[in-house]
Amino acid sequence: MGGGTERTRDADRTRAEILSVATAEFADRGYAGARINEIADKLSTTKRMIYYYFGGKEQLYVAVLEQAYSRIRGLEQQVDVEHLDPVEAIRELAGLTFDHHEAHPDFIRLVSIENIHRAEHIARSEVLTRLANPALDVLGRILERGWDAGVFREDVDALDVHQVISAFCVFRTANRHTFGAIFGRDMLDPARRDHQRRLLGDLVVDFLTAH
Amino acid sequence: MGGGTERTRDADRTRAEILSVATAEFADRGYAGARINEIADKLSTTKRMIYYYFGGKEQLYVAVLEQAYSRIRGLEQQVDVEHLDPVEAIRELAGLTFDHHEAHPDFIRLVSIENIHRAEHIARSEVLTRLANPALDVLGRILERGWDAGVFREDVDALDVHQVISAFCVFRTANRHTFGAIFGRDMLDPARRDHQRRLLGDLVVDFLTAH
DNA sequence: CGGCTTATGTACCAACTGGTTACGTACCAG
DNA sequence: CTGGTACGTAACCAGTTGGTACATAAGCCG
Repeated sequence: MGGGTERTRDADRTRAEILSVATAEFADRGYAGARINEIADKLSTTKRMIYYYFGGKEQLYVAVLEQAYSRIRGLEQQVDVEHLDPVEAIRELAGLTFDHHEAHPDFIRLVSIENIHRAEHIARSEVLTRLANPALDVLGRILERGWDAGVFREDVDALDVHQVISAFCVFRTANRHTFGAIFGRDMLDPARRDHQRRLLGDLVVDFLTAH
Repeated sequence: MGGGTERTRDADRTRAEILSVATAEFADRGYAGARINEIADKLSTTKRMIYYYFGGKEQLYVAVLEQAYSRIRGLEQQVDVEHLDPVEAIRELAGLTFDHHEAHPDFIRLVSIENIHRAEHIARSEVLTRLANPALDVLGRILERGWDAGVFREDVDALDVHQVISAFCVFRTANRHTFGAIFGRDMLDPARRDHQRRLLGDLVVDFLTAH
């Protein structure tokens, strides 16, 4: 804590600050590698508050995951593609998914980290195990429209397509460093962004419209 | 270490055992979460040998990565698709890549873990920074044959295609747990394997053959 | 104003961590 | 036989770890 002796009480602000610093630290170092003392050193309050508000390291981590997932879900809820024909709608949805993933590398890393831990922390969260999936709902409706119009293949479901889109978007961030080290190409290079975004759109559209 | 008092000297065997146990432990717990004492407890030799052969935790981890990558590269070298026409060859390559990834979950996890650490350990390895990429060479030749035959799109290169295939194959294992927890579907469910493998083949072929 | 609840600060704790040292045994090739 | 090396046991180390005990004080409200 900074040198001043002033102490102003604001529970919401303190709680939010802890969550924000912890999000960055867990995303950077992983759950096992992040250190409570280091998170505390970056706060304008003391380590004691971490235990006061969250109870312990694991509970803090779960709260970080809950907040990260809720934010991404909020973004997904703002997707507006209902007015487009199915082919353009799926291309637009893929593009927006691409944008959201690229804009939130911390979220991607947190998801990777939680997979290393086999999603056992997610399993402890009521919030996370009940999370709605707006993107999947939107995708399902697009597929139905495409099926009704006879333009989309019918041997895959919404979750298959979601998997394809997510795989591409997640991989760019989650595997960025090893891919770059081994192949000498940065998948997140801004100069390649448009090409990658178009590639994803074509990939999904060409796949879905093939019969 | 087991109760027996017999002691047979075999440096290669001891070294290999340490590597094997460490691979499992690092893949399971991550670099930061794995514990030298716990690795040692699982050996038929002593913690002292870890330092004797590898020098320290980080060097052990790098050796694990080197071995894991070398094994996968060995498999990739055995791919035989030159006799197939370009479309069938790319489909076959995608399928074999799918198989290799599925058969080596520890490798996938280790790559995810190393990405959390931003590939900084890979950067310290001469072996890994010089690793040949047989799968990429094979893929490049298939693409050239497809371009010569006028059947493949020309706005993507071998690394783009490799990215698409890897993204799908890696995602199944790397994100298995969160995907399963959130969507209730196990991407590695044996009952879905054929469907997923066919999906990948179609995805890549439909994309490459679209003009 | 003061009691009370709650937010906050400081110092301390037992256990753990990767690593080292001391001392020794014993295998095995030449 | 001998020296070098592989190996074992046990103890030790300084620093770190997540967490706790105790104290202080902000600020609301009667």
